[in-house]
Amino acid sequence: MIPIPEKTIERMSRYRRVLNNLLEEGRKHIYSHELASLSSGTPAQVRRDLMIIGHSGSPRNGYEIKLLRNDINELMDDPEGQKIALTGIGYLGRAIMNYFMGRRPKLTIAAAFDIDPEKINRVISGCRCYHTDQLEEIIRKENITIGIITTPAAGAQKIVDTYVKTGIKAIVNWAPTILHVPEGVFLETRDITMSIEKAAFFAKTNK
Amino acid sequence: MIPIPEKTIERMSRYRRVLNNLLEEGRKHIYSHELASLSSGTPAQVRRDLMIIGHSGSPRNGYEIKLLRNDINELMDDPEGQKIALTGIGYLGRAIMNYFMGRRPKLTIAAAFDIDPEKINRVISGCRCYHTDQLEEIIRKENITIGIITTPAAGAQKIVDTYVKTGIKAIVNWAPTILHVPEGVFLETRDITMSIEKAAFFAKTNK
DNA sequence: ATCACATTGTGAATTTATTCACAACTATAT
DNA sequence: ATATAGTTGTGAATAAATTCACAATGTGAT
Ligand SMILES: NC(=O)c1ccc[n+]([C@@H]2O[C@H](COP(=O)([O-])OP(=O)(O)OC[C@H]3O[C@@H](n4cnc5c(N)ncnc54)[C@H](O)[C@@H]3O)[C@@H](O)[C@H]2O)c1
Ligand SMILES: NC(=O)c1ccc[n+]([C@@H]2O[C@H](COP(=O)([O-])OP(=O)(O)OC[C@H]3O[C@@H](n4cnc5c(N)ncnc54)[C@H](O)[C@@H]3O)[C@@H](O)[C@H]2O)c1
Repeated sequence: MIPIPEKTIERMSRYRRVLNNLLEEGRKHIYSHELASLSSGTPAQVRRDLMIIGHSGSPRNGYEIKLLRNDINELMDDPEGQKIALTGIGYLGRAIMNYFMGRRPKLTIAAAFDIDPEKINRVISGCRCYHTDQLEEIIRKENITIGIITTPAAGAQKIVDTYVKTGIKAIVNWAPTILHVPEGVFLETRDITMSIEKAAFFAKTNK
Repeated sequence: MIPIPEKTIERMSRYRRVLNNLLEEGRKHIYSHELASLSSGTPAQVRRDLMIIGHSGSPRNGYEIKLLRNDINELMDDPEGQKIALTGIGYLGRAIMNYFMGRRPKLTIAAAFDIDPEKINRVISGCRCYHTDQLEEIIRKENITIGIITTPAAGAQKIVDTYVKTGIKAIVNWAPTILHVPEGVFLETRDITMSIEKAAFFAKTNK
C-alpha cells in the first residue's frame, strides 16, 4: 500500500474539524464542493484525498458525513489512544493545553512539565503537572509517545534528548531554535513568526 | 518579474532566523549545505531559493551572512514598517505578543483588543490594549495593515469583518472556525491541532 | 420503467516543487 | 603562474501535488 502523503494527513485534520461541526448541526450529507469551500480547498482536491484514504460516496448524495468522519477517525486515531507530554507551562503551553483539552478523545495531553515550583504538582486544564526531573519516569509509566516543547530555547535540546531517550517518536517543537533528533524520530519545529511574516509579505505586496 | 513562491517566502523566514543567530555568534560566511542543515532543508533547495530572490554568493566562501540577511530583509520587510492588530488577549494572544515583541523591528504588534475590562487600557508586552469597540478607530489611526485573531470562535467573523472594513489585507486566524473574506484579502487559518495530529499519525504509524 | 441530472471516481494532463549534475568560478597553497 | 579543491548557479530531470475532464453512477421526478 502506498503511503498517505503528509499534505493529505494535514487536510484530513481540517476535514474532520469541519465534519464534526456539521454533525453537531445535524447535517447528514456533504458534497465535495461544500467540504472544499468549508475547508478552503478545491472539490477535486477533496475527492482526490478521499480516494487516497479509500472513502467513497454516492453520486447523488455526496458523502455521508458520519461515515466519512469515522473513516478519518480510523485513519488518524490509534484505537488504544495516544498520550502526549508537554514541557513548558507558560502562556503558549497553557493555550495548547486548554485548546486540546477534551477535543480529541483518542489523543490527550497526559502530563505537563516545568521547572517553576509554582506550576508543578497541580492540575491545569485537567492535566497533571510535574517537575522536569520526572520526565523519564512519567513518560514511561504513562506510556506517552508524543512530545510537545513550549519552553524557552535554552533548555529545549535537553528536553528533546530526554524525550528521545524515553522512546518518544514524534515531537512538535515551539521553541525558536534548531533541534537535533536521531534518524527515525519525527520532529517538526513550528513558528508563529512564519505565518505572520507570510501575511505581512502579502500585505506589503498588495498594498 | 515572476512572483516568489509562498514556500520560498516561508523558508526565507527560517533562513533569516538562523542567519540572525549566526550573526550574533559573530559568524561571517555560510555555505548552502550549512544553512540547509540549520534550517532542515537541502543544499540545492537553499541555492534555488537564493537564486529566486536574486542573491548570489562566492564559490569559495559561500554566502556573506550579513549581505544575505539584508537581502532577505529587503525582500520581506516594508521599509516604512508594518503594523499588526491582535484581537483576543488570552493565553495564546499573550504568547504571540511576548514572542513577537522586539523580534522584528519592521513588523510590530501596534495594538491589541479584547472585550474584558480587566485587560483594556493597559500595556502588555509593550503593546497598548483597547476595547474592541475601538478597532476601527485605532486601526485607521495607527495605519495597521495586518490582523491576528486569537479570540474564541464565536466572535471571530465579526472581527474579520471589521478588519476588512478598515482595509486590512492580510489576516492570520487562530480561532477554530471557518471565516470568510472577500476576494483579494489574504486569510490563513492556523491550527495547532494539525501539527499535533500529524505527529500523532507518525507516532502511530512508526510504533 | 425511464429519463434527466448533478455528482462521484479517477486516468491523464498540468502545474509546482525539489533534486540532480556539472560547468564555471574563486580564494588559497604551492 | 598554475594547479587544486570545494563551492556556487542553473538548465534539465525528476518527483510531488493539484487540477482537468469526463465516463460511470445512483437517485428522485415523471
Ligand atoms: N515558535 C513560536 O511561534 C512561538 C510562539 C510563542 C512563543 N514561543 C516560544 O515558546 C516558548 C514559551 O513561550 P511562552 O510565551 O509560553 O513563555 P513563558 O515564559 O510564558 O513560559 C515558559 C515556561 O517554560 C518554563 N521553563 C523554562 N525553562 C524550562 C526548562 N528547562 N524545562 C521546563 N520548563 C521550563 C518556564 O517556567 C515557563 O513556565 C518560548 O521559547 C517562546 O519564545 C514560540
Ligand atoms: N487554532 C489553534 O491552534 C488554537 C490553539 C489554542 C487556542 N486556540 C483558540 O484561540 C482562542 C484563544 O485561546 P486562548 O487560550 O488564548 O483563550 P483565552 O480564553 O485565554 O483567551 C480568549 C480571549 O479572548 C477574549 N475575547 C472573547 N470574546 C472576544 C471578542 N468577541 N472580542 C475580543 N476579545 C474577545 C477574552 O476576553 C479572552 O481574553 C480560542 O478560540 C481557542 O480555541 C486555537
